[in-house]
Amino acid sequence: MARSFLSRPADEVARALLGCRLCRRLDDGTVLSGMIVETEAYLGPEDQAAHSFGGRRTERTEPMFMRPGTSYVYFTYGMHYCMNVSAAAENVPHAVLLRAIEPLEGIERMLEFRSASRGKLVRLQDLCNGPAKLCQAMSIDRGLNRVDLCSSDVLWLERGKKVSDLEVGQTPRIGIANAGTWADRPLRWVVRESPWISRRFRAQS
DNA sequence: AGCCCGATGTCCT
DNA sequence: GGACATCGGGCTA
Repeated sequence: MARSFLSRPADEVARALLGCRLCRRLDDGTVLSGMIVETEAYLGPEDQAAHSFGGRRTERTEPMFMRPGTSYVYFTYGMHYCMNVSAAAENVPHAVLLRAIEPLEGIERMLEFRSASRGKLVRLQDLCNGPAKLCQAMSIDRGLNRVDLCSSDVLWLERGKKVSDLEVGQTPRIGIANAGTWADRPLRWVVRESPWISRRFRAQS
């Protein structure tokens, strides 16, 4: 994916990434991939829900300040990873959280990664329908933080199929109740009818 | 379908 | 010391 595609505000990039593919090459050469069907935009310094709110710049948040297309993988709740794509411009800490993908290639391996911890087969529907689930399925952890997704052959993005506005739904973001007025902003994008998103889309009243 | 809760490490006050 | 961009299991309906 060209860096120019990601060199836009995170809300534009979040919408544009629907239909694109997230790809991963394992050490043994196996390729895993999935189509992005759910994203959230985090709009940098002004966004109370963003790790970079107020321009907070630390070791952890640094990837969001790096050039567009840099991966930001963070560890949360003591056991999970979540993956973002930095957007906008260098030194402008926007990011797009990848919340769900439709598994395409390497599904057997994804099932192994997801099932390994519990010794119980994970349902296909539950393979990648959440930000930490897709990281576990794709074997994405802190070792893949700060990767340049525009040039890496280990983790990268590809332009995929066009998703029309009619197929797209927007809702508030998940799990950020403590973000003041920003909690209500519709900064989550989903492919409405996709069975692969983390929670069923419901039109807002 | 919901609600509750425990697991568990890291970041920031 | 509290919060956390989560998940899965267990419960009540």
